[in-house]
Amino acid sequence: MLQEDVTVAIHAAVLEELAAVGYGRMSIEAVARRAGVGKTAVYRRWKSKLEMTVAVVSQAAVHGLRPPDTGSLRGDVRALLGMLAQALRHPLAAQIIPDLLAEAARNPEIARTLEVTLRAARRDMGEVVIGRAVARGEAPPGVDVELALDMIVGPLYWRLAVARADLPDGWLDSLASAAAAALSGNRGDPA
Amino acid sequence: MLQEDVTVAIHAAVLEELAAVGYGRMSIEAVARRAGVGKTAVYRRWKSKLEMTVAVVSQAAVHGLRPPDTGSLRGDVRALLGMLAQALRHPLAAQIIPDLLAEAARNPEIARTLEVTLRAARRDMGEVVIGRAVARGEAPPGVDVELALDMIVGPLYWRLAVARADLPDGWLDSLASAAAAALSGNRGDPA
DNA sequence: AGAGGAAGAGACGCAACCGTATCGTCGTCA
DNA sequence: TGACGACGATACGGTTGCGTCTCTTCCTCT
Repeated sequence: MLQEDVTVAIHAAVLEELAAVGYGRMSIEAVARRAGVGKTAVYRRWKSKLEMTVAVVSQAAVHGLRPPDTGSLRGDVRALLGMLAQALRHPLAAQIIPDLLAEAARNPEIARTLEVTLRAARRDMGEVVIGRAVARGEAPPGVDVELALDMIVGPLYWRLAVARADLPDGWLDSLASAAAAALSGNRGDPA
Repeated sequence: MLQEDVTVAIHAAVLEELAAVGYGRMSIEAVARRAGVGKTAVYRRWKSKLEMTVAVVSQAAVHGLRPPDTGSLRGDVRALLGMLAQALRHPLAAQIIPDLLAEAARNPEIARTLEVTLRAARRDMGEVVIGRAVARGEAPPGVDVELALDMIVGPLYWRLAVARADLPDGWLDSLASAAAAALSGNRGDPA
């Protein structure tokens, strides 16, 4: 019978607090204060800060993104980058994701949650896109999907979330072209 | 007249504590405890946790790495990746760097420190390497240095520090080849 | 109308940490 | 040998958060 609006307020407060002070410093009292609810309401829903965080983040991350299908490898990669860039530009996400990733290094529960909600979804998407490229003959059958994804996602994450630099005009296009080119076979000798 | 060995002990303790609990949760008391010194010794040196952290991290990061010069773009990129990979594999660094990067998003002082100690050094290195490649004729004169660095550093950081996956045999070689190839001109149309 | 349950508020004792102050100890230098 | 200064230890009052608890209010069912 927990009141929905209270739950919603707490969810929002958790994300805001997470962005403001980070997981390490976030306190349940502060969350309750920010949500305008009593501590009771929080403890009635979750047993601990960890459980609360995992639940809230899991729910917030369920986006249901769908793999793009533009008909070409480069187009798909470009669309994928666009989707990721948009997600990473959300101010809350930009603040929260690096924080949780850092925390995941010492907290298996958080690591597992992120693995499920973030990485798995993205990896599936990547496999679909690259699988189609192989079927189209745009990439060799033995192409390294892992490496390909690293080359697509890595630079974008680096620039937006780590370096916190903006994306100059054409940056996404250039990255898409470079990644698609690298995938298409000009991979040099692997030794 | 501050005793050198006490300072050294505190420095080590800060890095260990930073890795163990993160900046947000790190307390000066815990640092002193871990270093086996009194709180007095810490406060005698720095005024605050922030100042202490900035000082310790700055000093620890002064590595004096030198840009590789192997004679070829691909070789230089490969060497650069090797150096970065080695640095990111230090357990303490792997734990501390993502944490500080996340913290930097809300703390200008830390952001500035990281900018100086990490990014600037790396960017200079990148410019030297790519400048030489251009001089050698391996890359077009108008090549986008920023994008190039994003493509080299991004995937590696992503894989080691974010995804926390190991590097399969040949991964660095493949990445170096792909990045060098992308730099050499197969960049597709930028629109 | 009456019962049940979730709500906000906040007090409780406990623990950690803050930054400061005050000890007595010890090594160094003149 | 005596002054100096950094040292570890520890106590201080104050703040914050923990997780539990009680209390009253209020909404919703039946």
